[in-house]
Amino acid sequence: MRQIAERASVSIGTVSHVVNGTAPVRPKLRERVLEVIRNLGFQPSALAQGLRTNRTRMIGMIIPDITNPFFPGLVRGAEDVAFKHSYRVILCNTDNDPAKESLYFNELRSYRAAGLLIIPAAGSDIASSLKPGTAGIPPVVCIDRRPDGWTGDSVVVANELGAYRATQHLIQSGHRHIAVITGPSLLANSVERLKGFRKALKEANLPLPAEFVQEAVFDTRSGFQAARRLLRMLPRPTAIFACNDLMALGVLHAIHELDLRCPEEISLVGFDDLEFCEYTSPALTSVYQPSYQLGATAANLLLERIKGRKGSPKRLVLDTELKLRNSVLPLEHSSWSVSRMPRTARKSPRKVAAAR
Amino acid sequence: MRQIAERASVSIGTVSHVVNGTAPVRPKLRERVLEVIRNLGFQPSALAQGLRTNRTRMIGMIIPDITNPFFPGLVRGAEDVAFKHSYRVILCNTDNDPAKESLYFNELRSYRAAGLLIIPAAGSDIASSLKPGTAGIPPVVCIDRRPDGWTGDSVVVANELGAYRATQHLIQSGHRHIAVITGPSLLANSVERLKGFRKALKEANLPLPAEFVQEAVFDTRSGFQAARRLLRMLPRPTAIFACNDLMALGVLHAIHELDLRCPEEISLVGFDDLEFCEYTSPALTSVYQPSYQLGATAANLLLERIKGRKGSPKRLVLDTELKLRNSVLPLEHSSWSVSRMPRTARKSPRKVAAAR
DNA sequence: CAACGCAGTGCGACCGCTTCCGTAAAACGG
DNA sequence: CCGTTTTACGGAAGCGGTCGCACTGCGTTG
Repeated sequence: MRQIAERASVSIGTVSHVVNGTAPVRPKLRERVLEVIRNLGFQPSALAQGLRTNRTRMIGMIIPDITNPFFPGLVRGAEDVAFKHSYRVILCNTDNDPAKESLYFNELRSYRAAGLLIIPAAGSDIASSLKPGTAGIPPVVCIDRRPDGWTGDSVVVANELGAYRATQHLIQSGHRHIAVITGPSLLANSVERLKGFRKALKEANLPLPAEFVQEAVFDTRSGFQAARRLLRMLPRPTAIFACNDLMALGVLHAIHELDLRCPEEISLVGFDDLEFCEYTSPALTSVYQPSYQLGATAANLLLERIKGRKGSPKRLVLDTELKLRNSVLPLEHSSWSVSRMPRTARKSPRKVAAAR
Repeated sequence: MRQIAERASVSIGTVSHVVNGTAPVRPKLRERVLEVIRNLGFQPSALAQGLRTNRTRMIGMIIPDITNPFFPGLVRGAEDVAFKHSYRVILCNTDNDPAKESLYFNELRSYRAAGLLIIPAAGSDIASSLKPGTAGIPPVVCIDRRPDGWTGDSVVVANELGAYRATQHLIQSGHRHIAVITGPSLLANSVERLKGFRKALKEANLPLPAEFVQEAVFDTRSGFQAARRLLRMLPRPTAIFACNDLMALGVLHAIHELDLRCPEEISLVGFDDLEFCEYTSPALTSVYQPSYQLGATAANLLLERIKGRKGSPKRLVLDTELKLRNSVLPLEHSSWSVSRMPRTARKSPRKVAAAR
């Protein structure tokens, strides 16, 4: 910058003003400075700017694992919004490890990130990190999961309602022996989905044997194992609700392995509505989560805070939507014929999927 | 920092020394300083450090789109390696837009990123940005695609060989009418795959009608459309090689839509071996790319450069592997019986998949 | 015993930029 | 034409660290 100032025979401050337009500069001078800048390929140091102004245009985003197909869309939503406001996103994977999470948290603090977007790890303790009103903590908004004791902004999904409706669909299709594969019990959204599942069963006066509730860890492998346990039970459940699609994939795998047929012998509904749901065999009925919106709204919320909004925290809840495909079989002895899907609809189910 | 120095009655420089261990400090003093730091929750400003030392621990990563399932694994590989060396990754999506790419490039330069990991956009011009030996350009390594005129470090995949082997597999299965759906023709890896495909056909003296080469843009939708065109031709190809799995998914969709059967009426092989390949119907035969390794080795290469390795650029090429599943049908009239898959193998194809 | 070396510490310049303040020149009003 | 306001610019003080250098004791050495 000094170099530029010298070559253009102006002061260093003036250069700053022409770059940022923070003060009027005579056109002639301005042009001279601009010319020199073009020649030298000057790129202002965001570090120095950040240091001086004590604010940066970086947003830290802490997520469990970008490799889990649920997250990329969410990240993208956040990044797109951030980008539009010329903020940049720095991405951190915690592997659901609270230690790694708080490490990243401090790291981002040291970069003086303008704000933080966090999908808390299972058993996260970031709520406590924020507690003592420590100075110099940037605004934070939690996404998808709300850790214990978190009182700040958050945007989540109506997990309980989504699971409730999914289970209801199973019941309305005539199923009476319905099992569930849940996620880790420390994860709020996992707990909520189970709650919704239980609620639907209870309302329909259906029993839920303890062994029909299998806990897994939200990945394909553990879903596969849980399904194996379930499918060997007698009586076997006629339907399974998997609390996310990755586990549902594992269930599908287990069904094939045991030479069962889906949906003829066992119905299945997942949660997340990942893209591959349309292409599995059979196409997977699943609860759609607006993951892109989740990220985008969270980013918007954060930007508001960054720009100085005070006031009580917002707790946004986004709605889900059950996407009907081919993995649920309406049972003939159903007493719910009213709400049963007509047979013709099952014959060209692609249209349902395509309508998404 | 000044605050700490005061409370511990030492100089500001000494605080720096105990934090970084850059000079011996008497245990008693050190402990006193550490105590104060713990109380105040001090977090050194990475900005100030970066400014003073002129180096940061950030690595910029520029990719087309995290939403494309090929990339998360790659990003993860890079991030894991970076993390181990206490570098952090800033993620940027270009949407294959060269303008956005160079915008991000400059942005990252202004953050004084220690190095850059770039998956060039189609038609990328970053090679030219690096040309004039402009000062203050951090080390860069290109991943997955090598833009025109790029002479720096890079790590890519043996696209041509992978496509060649995939096509060979189709030919050995008895197919004579094989079509291909390629990616954008400006993308190096897309071109290479087509080249491998052509090579295999030529070696087997098989004709390739011009209309059997359909260009799409590496996503499901365009793959679907290309497949539709292909499947309506007469004579219809008996096999399709899709240059990536997303497009293969589109092909599967088109096959179902036209009430054809895969693999009985039309065989299919993809490229990438994304995770969903095992779960589509039928399970998709695909060319595995070591995406995690791609990211990890690129990060290692970059770190070497950051740590000062001089010398000529490395051009690493990682190998692919054809994963056999159920989307390819051996034709009975095959004259390649030697290399044909035995029927029994087709009956329990899950084992092939499981062996992955 | 004087000279010397070295571990331990304080001091202050500086990294590149923003921004406040002061001032000279220009514009303005009477 | 002169005083006053406005405008455009230069000067310089930091932002929060790092690091070279100077200084101070104290143990070693000739």
